[in-house]
Amino acid sequence: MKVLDIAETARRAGVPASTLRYYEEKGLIASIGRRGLRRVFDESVIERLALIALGRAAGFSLDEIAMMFGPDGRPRIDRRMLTAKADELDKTIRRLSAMQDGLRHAAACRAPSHMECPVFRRIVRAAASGALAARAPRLSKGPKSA
Amino acid sequence: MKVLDIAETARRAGVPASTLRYYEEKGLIASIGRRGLRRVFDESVIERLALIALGRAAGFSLDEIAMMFGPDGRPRIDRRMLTAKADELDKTIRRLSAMQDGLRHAAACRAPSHMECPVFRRIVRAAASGALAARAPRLSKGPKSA
DNA sequence: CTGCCAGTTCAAGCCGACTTGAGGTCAAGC
DNA sequence: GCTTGACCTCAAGTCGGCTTGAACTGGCAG
Repeated sequence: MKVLDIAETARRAGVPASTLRYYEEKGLIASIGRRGLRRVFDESVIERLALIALGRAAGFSLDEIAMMFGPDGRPRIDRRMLTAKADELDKTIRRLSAMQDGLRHAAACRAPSHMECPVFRRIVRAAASGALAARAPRLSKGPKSA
Repeated sequence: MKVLDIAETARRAGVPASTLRYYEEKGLIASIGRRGLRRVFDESVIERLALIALGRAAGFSLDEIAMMFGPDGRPRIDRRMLTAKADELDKTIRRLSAMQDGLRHAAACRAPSHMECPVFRRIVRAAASGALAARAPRLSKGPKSA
């Protein structure tokens, strides 16, 4: 049951210390105490942070992730929730695939201007109708691996 | 060359009038004049708004979209830009697909707790390593079709 | 002529996930 | 004992894409 200071925790989890303080404030993680002013974390916080990272990658908000831990602190992950998120991802993937096809066609298309390309015009119409509007992944900036 | 007031434009484009003012302020669209205080748009703004919606759906920022229109006002879409965005989408799709597989497995897994499931533990580790961290689609809320 | 109300401007607010900065504390090394 | 600097708190800022609210204008119906 090794204990970690915030710097070590940050290093091992690959997130800035400021993020750890923020997560603690939000109730996503907890320190096991203080040494003077300084937070002391149990090593198990690393796994917890990994779970949080996974949740984020799957597109869950921090609030949603917070609800996935029981008051006891152990993960209490609803399988239906996972399925629901998988279904949501499926929709997003289809949408992005459609966009991707459209973009590739437009990039390869020989029409003198894009608006003269029937395929391009078709996807423009689809976008205008809202069919391509997104709902999904508000994912963060980039790799945070230390 | 029909002219439209802002309400009609908003209705036909499926966006709120406030968005049209915002887009105008950003230089994404232009009104052809005023009738009193009131903006008057040319009908062609509808197609332009459709292009903007497409760009948004593809994951371009408003600033990026703005650069796709020449000073003359006609779309000047770089094919390499489209390809680049398609490649980016491809990466996102792969990432989301991996997540989706992981979620479905975790949902179906028979292990008593998720952390005892090898597959789940594997994707947790992947998330912790940053391998699943996103960079891509900060897309908006939902269908805006009027 | 007058009142209505859609339209206008400008500044400020919102959302989520953090980051940043100023100013304060305290454990450890010399 | 004193300095150092990692850590602390709390408030405010950031980013993008809009929305909202208050205060105002002016074309048109009656």
